[in-house]
Amino acid sequence: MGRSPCCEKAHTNKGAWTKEEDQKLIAYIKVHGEGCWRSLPKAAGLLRCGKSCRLRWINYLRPDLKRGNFTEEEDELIIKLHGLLGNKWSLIAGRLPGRTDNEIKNYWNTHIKRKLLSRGIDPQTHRPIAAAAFASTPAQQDHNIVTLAAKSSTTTTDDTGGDGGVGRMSSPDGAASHYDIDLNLDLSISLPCHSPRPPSPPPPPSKHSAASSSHREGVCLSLSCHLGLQSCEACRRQIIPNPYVFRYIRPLEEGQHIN
DNA sequence: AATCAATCCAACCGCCAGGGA
DNA sequence: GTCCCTGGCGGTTGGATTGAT
Repeated sequence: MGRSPCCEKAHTNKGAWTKEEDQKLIAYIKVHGEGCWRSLPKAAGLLRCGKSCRLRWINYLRPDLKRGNFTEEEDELIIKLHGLLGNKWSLIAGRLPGRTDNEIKNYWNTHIKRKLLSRGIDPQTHRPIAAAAFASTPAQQDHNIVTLAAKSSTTTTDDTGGDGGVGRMSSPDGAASHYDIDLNLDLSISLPCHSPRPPSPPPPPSKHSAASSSHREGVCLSLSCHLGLQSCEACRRQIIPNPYVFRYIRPLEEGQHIN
């Protein structure tokens, strides 16, 4: 017995949404809120599958969406978050208010990938491309990355309109990344919001993603925590102070010891 | 002006995880 | 413990738009 389809496809529209459909969806959600997506289309008088409605709402119709181009700060934040999280677009989107995972994913694939490549950085590993080519062991790779990073810091690169080369990835405060060798395991990232955040009302409670809960609570990115192997000190003590800050604890390399 | 190529992005698809029966 | 349903996620597709020739 095969998996039942999410909806009756024979009687649903596909493709681009019309203005009328948008209006129906908006009107329905305004009155009833986001609810059961499966039953929503019928209730709202739409010939769409629930999934399609959900996607349309989340990616396009939601009133809190930010429109327009990504800022340079958002660019850099996405790059850093991707370095930490990989292709976890919903988590990344959770750190960028008003942006959707789909939008970020598209932006990554069309703009940022190219931007990183032009910097000589592998968009998947966030490591200098050359390093991967001539290193054979992880230890060698690390060594080579260090060498490259050191070189780049003394060699001016201006390939992307002056916004930097490999060395740019090292944050000024010495936060750890793949791009520098300091083993500072405490990496905090947040939007460059300069004023102290008001005790702002958290975003409307949406069950839309786990990321939404990270607006309210810090997210521990410790690998062991993530895998459920153990909870890290920060988690145990609940000392993630700023709800808009990630705490990333990089796993130890093989043979590496805590001092 | 016409054609082709490249790029963008909204939407779809399949899979997975969580929760309830 | 198992099955099923639903929501959510990431990858991919294809139509629309823009740029180059």
